[in-house]
Amino acid sequence: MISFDSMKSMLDESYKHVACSTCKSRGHGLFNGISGAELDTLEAQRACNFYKKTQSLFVEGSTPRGVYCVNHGKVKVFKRGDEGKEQIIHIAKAGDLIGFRAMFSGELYKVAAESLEDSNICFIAKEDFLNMIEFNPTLRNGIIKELSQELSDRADFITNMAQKSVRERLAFSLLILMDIYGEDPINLSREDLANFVGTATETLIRLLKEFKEDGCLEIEVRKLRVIDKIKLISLAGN
Amino acid sequence: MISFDSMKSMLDESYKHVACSTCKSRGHGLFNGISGAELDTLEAQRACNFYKKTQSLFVEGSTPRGVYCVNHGKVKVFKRGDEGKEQIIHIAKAGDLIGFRAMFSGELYKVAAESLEDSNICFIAKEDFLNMIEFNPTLRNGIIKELSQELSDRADFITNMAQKSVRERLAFSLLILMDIYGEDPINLSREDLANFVGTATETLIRLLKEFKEDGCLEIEVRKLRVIDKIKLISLAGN
DNA sequence: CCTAAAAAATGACGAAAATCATATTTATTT
DNA sequence: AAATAAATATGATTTTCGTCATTTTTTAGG
Repeated sequence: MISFDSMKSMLDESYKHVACSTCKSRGHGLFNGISGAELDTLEAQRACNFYKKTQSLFVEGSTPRGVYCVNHGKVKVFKRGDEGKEQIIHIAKAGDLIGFRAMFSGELYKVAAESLEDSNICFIAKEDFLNMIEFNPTLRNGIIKELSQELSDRADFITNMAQKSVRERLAFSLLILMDIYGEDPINLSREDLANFVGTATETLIRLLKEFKEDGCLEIEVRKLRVIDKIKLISLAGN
Repeated sequence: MISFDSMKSMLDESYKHVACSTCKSRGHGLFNGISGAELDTLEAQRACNFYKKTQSLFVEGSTPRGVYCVNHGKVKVFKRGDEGKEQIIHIAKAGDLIGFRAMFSGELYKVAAESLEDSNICFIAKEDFLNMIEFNPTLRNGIIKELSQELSDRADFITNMAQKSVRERLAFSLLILMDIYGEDPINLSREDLANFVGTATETLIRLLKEFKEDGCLEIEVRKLRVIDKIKLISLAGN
């Protein structure tokens, strides 16, 4: 059965198949500096799909068959710990590529991905993607750079996890989320936010309240809006 | 001034310049499946250096000039948190390549590297290395795979940091260190081990004692030997 | 071999954050 | 619109772990 909300989204312009050539999100990501002929190839090879909120792209342990390119929406990439609690490793936004790591490692997925809101996500099959990488040095270097960048981000992430208090980590996380959500308010469940920060949901809720009382944050149920970035930066502890 | 110990190491066979063609460590790492002509190139381009214990390879914020290939010894790769406390991200052993991430990102080093024991480490200049990568598909794919693998490891690391207790993390860390040290006892200062696990040195010392009393571990000042891997695995909590 | 410095170990204590229980609000379904 | 479920919120309690102070042991240098 189709909910009113997802129905609306299907009728929404965001659901229309977007040509790669006119895809506004392309400018942000890997396929930015792509040329005419290659753009046509990409166009021909990708399949555009609609994912409604909380729909799974792939799960831990499954076989990678291709990469996902977000045209519109947000996707969480996460791993489950021993007790089943999710740790969100990354939140992908429009223009971002998901699941390319597994293309190269030859292993099964070690993480899972799920849409956080109604999203348009294109799919490029493994062989097609690997072909592009193999024969397009620009694309290839872009991928290598992307992998390197993420590696660096994760070193930061690990250091923060290990050394910062939950309060500092929340402030830091909100700053990251500001970049991801841009002009839009941060739209995450308390549980997802807790799983991104790496804390218990109850602790997160208490801290959000503190931040609100400190005048850093405006809270409307599921929408968070940072109103004092400077203060948040100082709360993040450098 | 040269200490007796480093003097000894310089005279030690481990200090001798090793040809890449006969380098025993090469089998473990990226340069494993390298062919005759390319091996000669590598041989000609690399410089072999001796680093005594606690010597720095590079520091945070400096300009990357090439990659380091460990012939013999161990190297810690770490990042400093706000209060200067080190977080060890990775410990490199013989055969491992260090500092290649920064070759691709075009940024300054975001981490630092320092030898944990007297080590032989070869150096390959940036242009030479990038050339090799550009024109050798095998090597290139090896690097991409390596980057992907590390990315996956770090997702695990983050999840562990966020969800496991210090005790579980220590058990997990010891298992990783067993792989790195192989037959040799784990040889790290309490502080380094604490900075790898992500805890206070005092807490780490107390836990080591517990593990010893539980019969998992043999402790000789700076040398740790796991004697019950099975138990350690259960302590690591899956 | 002795001395100074560094590293490791131990104890006492407090703060941070997890857990458990329960209430309240918001969404969803019928 | 009522009913059920899910998400959010709050309180009480406990556990874990970090911090600070001090002692003991080990290492390195003269």
